[in-house]
Amino acid sequence: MIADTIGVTKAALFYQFRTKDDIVVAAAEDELSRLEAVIEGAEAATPGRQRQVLLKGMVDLSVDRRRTVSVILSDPVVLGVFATRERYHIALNRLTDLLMGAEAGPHRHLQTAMFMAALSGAVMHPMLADLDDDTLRTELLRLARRFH
Amino acid sequence: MIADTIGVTKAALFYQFRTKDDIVVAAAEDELSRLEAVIEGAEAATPGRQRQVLLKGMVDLSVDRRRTVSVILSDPVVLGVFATRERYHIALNRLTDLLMGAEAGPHRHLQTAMFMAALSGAVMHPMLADLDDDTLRTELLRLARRFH
Amino acid sequence: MIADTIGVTKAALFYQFRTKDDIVVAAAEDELSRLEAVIEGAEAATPGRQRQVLLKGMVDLSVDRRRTVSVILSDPVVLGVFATRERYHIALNRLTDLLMGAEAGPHRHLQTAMFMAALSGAVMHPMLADLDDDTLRTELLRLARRFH
Amino acid sequence: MIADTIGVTKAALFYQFRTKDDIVVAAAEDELSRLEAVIEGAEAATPGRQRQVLLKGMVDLSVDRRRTVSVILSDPVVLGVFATRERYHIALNRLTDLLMGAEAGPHRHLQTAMFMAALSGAVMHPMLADLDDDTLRTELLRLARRFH
DNA sequence: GATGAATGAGTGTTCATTCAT
DNA sequence: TATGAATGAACACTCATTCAT
Repeated sequence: MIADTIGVTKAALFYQFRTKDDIVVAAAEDELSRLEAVIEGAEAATPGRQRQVLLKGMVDLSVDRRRTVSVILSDPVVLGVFATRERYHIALNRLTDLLMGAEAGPHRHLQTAMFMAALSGAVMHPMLADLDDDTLRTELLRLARRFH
Repeated sequence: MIADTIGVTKAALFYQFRTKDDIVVAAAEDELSRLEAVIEGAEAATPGRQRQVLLKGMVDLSVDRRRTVSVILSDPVVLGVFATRERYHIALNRLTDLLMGAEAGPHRHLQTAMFMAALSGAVMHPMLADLDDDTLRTELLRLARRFH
Repeated sequence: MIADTIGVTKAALFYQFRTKDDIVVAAAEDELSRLEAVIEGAEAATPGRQRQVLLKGMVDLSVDRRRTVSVILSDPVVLGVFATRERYHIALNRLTDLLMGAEAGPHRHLQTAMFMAALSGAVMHPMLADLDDDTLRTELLRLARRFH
Repeated sequence: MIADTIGVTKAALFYQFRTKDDIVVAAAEDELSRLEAVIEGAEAATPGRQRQVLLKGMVDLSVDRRRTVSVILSDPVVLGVFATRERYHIALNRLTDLLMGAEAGPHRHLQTAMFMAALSGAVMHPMLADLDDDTLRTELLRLARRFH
């Protein structure tokens, strides 16, 4: 499917990637880069606006990359691979710092994990599939503000 | 895989279930019943305590049935099947009533969907896999209270 | 399929028939009885009309029982079973006598076999599937007269 | 069964053929080519000899390819597939032209269908299975001449 | 760097048959 | 006489992977 879609042979993919999981991880890392860009943007803002910028950036990202994000974030392979990669941990830490600030408790990642799960869960929910992008954006933002 | 795991032949499964989707749906409906029991319990409480009882019940359910719930709620087939079943819609409505009350806006299900996604996302997150059940319960409850 | 169609359980069929082939053979023998009735009718006619009566009877039978006959006559199991049954040989002999008369050569059954194959082949041919019964009857009769 | 018989893996077959029907059709088309060769040979003959050449060619083909032909011509899948292919219709038309000439009536294909059914029915008949090829050839030719 | 061919191990499903009740 | 449950063996088909060229 993947090979056909991008118009190369299966064997060519295996020459470049060794394993199918490698392909999936590469795709996931591509999305991770987008997330890192959002984080960077938020960190660059004035302290008072950082959280706001982050939330808006993540909501936009979730909606824009709807299909991809929800697939990746619900794929046990991806999640498992990420759990062992430093790059992901660093991003998660920066994310938590921006979201919760210094006062974050002992299980600070729990809240970040829930936030991301809530975002991806909302955009992939079948009952919400017919919602137009703008409404989704507004509603998500409204809810996102509850996380802190 | 399923047949081997529970130690029967493939053919025996197909005698009992006609289709693989039927098996998945049966498992999912079993969990749905548990959820309905939680909802019932909450509805039976005094108006002032309903929300509290519901949240505690759902957090407990999510943690107790961790593995199953996260699989079911992240499986596109299950989600798709449920999207067309009345029983699921009814449960979702009762859930939303309890969670948001009468004042829920036009996209009332969005918030319920996000809540459930957040719950299941948290319990299935690999970085939270080593958290003990009690801590998970407390933290989830703390966060769940933010949804309204 | 068979059990469902006639509204009994599979196990009930196997109590009555020991084997699936037995069911098929029973169905085939039912059609054989119809053929024997046609043969009897022809034998009862005056010598001059016997052939004519037989041809008409067989054409009618082939068209009336279109679906069944073509299935049976193209099923290797049925054909194989019949090849070893006396009842079938007797019917075939009477058929050949009526069709070819005494002058039939050493391979007298060849012509009968071809005749029956021609009949069933015509009614089961997909390109002839939309032909109305009456036209089929007339055309078949016209051609059947060539066999002698 | 097919894969085992020709000594390759099932997967290898599916690499080459996409679908089982494709395999069957390929085999059938191989036989169709043989038939087209016979038709060509007949069309190349002098007008007076065309019919004769065709009959002899078809009888020889039926006897030589006995097993294959009878399987193909009695398989509903093959027949159904052929009914929708132009190549088959063209062959059938040329065949009818040669067999019946210009005077063929409105249901010209009926006679061709019967002719082919008679041929294949005769060679696949179990009671004729022990007939030696030469006798079969002679007898078939004698009978084939009746079709016109 | 890429490809055609192949493969082992699966998947979902059907089918003829058996057997305890 | 009938049934519910089960089963071995097959079937059509997919998928991740390998390998010689």
